[in-house]
Amino acid sequence: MEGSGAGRPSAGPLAHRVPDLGALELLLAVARLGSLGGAARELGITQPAASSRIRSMERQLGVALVDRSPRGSRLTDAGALVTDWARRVVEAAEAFDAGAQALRDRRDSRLRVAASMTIAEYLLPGWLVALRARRPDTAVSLLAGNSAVVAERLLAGEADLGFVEGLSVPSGLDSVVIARDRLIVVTAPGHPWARRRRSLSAKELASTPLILRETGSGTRQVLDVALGGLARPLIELSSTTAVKAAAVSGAGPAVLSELAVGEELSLRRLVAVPVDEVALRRDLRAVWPTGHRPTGPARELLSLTRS
Amino acid sequence: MEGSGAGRPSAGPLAHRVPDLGALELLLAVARLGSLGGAARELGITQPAASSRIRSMERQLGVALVDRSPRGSRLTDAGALVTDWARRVVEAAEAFDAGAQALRDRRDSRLRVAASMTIAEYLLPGWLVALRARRPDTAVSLLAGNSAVVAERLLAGEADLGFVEGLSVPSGLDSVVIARDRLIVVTAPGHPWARRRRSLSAKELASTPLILRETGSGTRQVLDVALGGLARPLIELSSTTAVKAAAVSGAGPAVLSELAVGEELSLRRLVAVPVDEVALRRDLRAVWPTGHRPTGPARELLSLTRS
DNA sequence: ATCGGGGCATAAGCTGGCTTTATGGCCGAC
DNA sequence: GTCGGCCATAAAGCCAGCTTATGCCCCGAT
Repeated sequence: MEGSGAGRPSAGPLAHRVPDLGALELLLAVARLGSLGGAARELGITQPAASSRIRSMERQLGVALVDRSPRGSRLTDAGALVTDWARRVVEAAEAFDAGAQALRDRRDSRLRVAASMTIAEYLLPGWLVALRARRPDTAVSLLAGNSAVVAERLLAGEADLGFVEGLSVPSGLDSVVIARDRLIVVTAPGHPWARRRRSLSAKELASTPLILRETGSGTRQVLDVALGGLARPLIELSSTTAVKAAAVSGAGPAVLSELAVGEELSLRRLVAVPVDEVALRRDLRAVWPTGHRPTGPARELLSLTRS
Repeated sequence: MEGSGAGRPSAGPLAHRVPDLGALELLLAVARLGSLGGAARELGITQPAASSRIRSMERQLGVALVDRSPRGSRLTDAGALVTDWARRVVEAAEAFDAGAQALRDRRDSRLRVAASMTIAEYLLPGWLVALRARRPDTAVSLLAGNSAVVAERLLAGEADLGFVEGLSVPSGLDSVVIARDRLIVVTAPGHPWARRRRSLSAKELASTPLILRETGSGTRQVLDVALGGLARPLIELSSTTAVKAAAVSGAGPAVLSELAVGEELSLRRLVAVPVDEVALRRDLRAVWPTGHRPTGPARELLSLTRS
């Protein structure tokens, strides 16, 4: 898998070639404050520690990142670029942290959220980061499961706000649509369909073996309904990630939520195939027990999600 | 652990609450291979090291991530979710690595790229990751600068392929449009314009003090031309990031590339203000010396960028 | 039944990297 | 000229994570 040939530009685990999160965070602080010492204070370490850490990062990357002067430090041009890239890593780490923190099951949480997988995977961490920015003291707990589980928790009073992606709203719940998701057909760039300009008809789609999620998953459900229960599996896999991987490797066409393939499409690891106006849209909804409109933190979170 | 006060959900540097990149990478390998030992082998560490690392990650997050069995390890439900979030962090780190590696100025690189800031910041790392996947042995070097610098390097034979975002193509260069960028007006959600439904006219825009990049930057140039040289600065800042930060903090309306504010918009830290059909579009172009069509690695990279 | 192999956990010892404390030099402001 | 902010260097301590060395479990093949 990883080139063992001649002038290998990269080798070994990523962690050995990328500064750790602490160093990246420090770099962002330096960029923001214009001083190594200041950044050190903000992160609760000493100035020599910051100095040494930045220096070793520069050694690792082989590029000077900051211009030191007796009056402060400013980023070099390369440093500014690196800092921007670093910011993305740190933002992803923040989303990770927000999600992980919520996963830890804390009974005393002020806001208990139950969400379907797709939403928990792709949208919720971002919302949690935003929520944390506005209400830093709100402890959030997260439970991920299918629509039935979400409904059950809400009705049992064990969750304050839910998010589902099904076609219908479980009974006993009020809801509001917060976004629309579309299922799209994708293939590896080499597949014949990748060059297709004419839309696929529902019939063609139904008669071609596809890489699919297992029966019962939200995604599969929507597709089966749209095609009249006729979707033909080439392989059935139990996670979105596995489906993506199979599609990328060229195993065949796959049907996936557009939320799941943004990156793959923009890097052309996958290509979207145009499809007739089959009803492959589904609503993403926030849900709560009928009558109990969200209040407090739940209302706050809800307001972050109206897209 | 460190919580001292009330229910503060988070405190201290991110790095103390998020597993390091090595651990996340390990988790992805476990997910992919279904075995701790297998993942350990792939990353070049011993099985006990992997075991201990996963275990300490579980302690840190307070969640069981893998189900161990004498026949292998599978992710728990929570583990699958965490793994998906981890994948995003690792992907950002890969982009960082690809960019950083290219920044290191290596004369012997097979592919020397010169790019304008916006492109180098937001698009190039992704392309480099994709390129690395297809041509692992291609060493790439990157120089970031404005259009003039890019042109100069290309014409001097010191770069093989360039990317610029100006309104015009520097003379002596051939080009192809690879994407379109749009400048958009954004404000903090609290600003009166955030609730506006009617488009702003060019005149209104020109008569309102805005948070802007400094005169001479590509972004500012486009805006000045679109408004007839009349843009009125409220503050002038020297980096996109600084402009964003000012806008988020509510200092006023800002004008930025849509590439720069995707995240901020989707999390509602910023709101886009509709604008009349002012010519705020600009082409992003790949450029090369007239007559010298890109070949080899340059051609390969170029083919990744046609969006 | 038994043996071999794959897989995981635990124990003990080592090492390297990051920190801290302690100084010293540089520069501008008062 | 002296004070204060900022950075670098040196020396010493600490901890995380790695490795080596075992042991147990389960399954399938002989």
